Amino acid sequence: MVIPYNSVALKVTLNQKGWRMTPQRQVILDLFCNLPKGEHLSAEEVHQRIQERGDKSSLSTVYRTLKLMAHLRILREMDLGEEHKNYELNETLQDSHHHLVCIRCTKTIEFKSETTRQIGAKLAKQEGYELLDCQLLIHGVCPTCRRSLV
Amino acid sequence: MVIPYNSVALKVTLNQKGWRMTPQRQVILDLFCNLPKGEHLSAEEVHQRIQERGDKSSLSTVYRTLKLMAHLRILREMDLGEEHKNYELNETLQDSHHHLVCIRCTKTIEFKSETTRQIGAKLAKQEGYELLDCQLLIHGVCPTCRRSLV
DNA sequence: TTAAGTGCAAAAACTTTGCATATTT
DNA sequence: AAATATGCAAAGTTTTTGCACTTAA
Repeated sequence: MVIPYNSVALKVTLNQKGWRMTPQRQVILDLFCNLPKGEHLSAEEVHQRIQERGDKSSLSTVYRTLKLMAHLRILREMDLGEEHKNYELNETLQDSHHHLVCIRCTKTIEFKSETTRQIGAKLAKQEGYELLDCQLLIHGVCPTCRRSLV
Repeated sequence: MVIPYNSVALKVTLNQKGWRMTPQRQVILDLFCNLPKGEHLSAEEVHQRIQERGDKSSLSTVYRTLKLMAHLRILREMDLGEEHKNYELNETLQDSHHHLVCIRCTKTIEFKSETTRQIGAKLAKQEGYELLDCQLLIHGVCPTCRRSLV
């Protein structure tokens, strides 16, 4: 398992394009690098956790940083049917995973699928697209919610 | 190709659950039934088109109706990375399609994939989920945008 | 030194809600 | 007649932006 970014790598990436390394950007990267596998955070949650750690960054800066890091492909932006976007550290295409989400309780299961990646790669090639990300999102009703529906 | 709903079927579905058929709901269904394949609309766009047709429905009602019809699985709710949700007529799982989206210009290509559906079905079964929908979302950069990036 | 980043508050975009009125069953 | 739906305006969420101040390179 490769951690794609540390703060040195982030600085290099930023500086190459004329952006600057800041404590806020470093904290946000660090937060995601230490996030348990399977968790993803919204902007609001990132902001909260920064406060909890005793670090500082305004909510505006969090939004700006998440957007920037998603553009740089350091983070992966996802919409799992909640009202806000979620972010997680971007893995390489081969390592990336997909989501099975319960529409009632939003319980989410992650899974990998090499076949899915291949489908994405083939289609992108066929259409002349440069492939960046491939997300399979499955909606269903989880066992618990099925039972409670009678 | 099966059109899953007409206004008679909609009325039956609604009445079964204690909801009522209204002109507004009928108009919205009709709009989606006549939407060219590959198009999906946001709430705002639905509202606009209703005005253009000379029909009437407030934006609130549009939001309420889209939500209801998505719950009833008459419409399919999607997030393609834009700021709002999009809706299209829900197809059966076997007929449903997926999206390849350019992150620069949002140009979207639809495609079918039986293999993807099978992956979804297998995983749902394995986890005890009732399968409702299966969306493969591929992000990339389209040929035109690749060229313009130099 | 100077170009870029931050924080704050204000605004924008999208969506939901309360309530009086209108409509469906 | 009774319960549900609508329209409007007001409020709620999430996200973006303008601007003065601060900081990285």
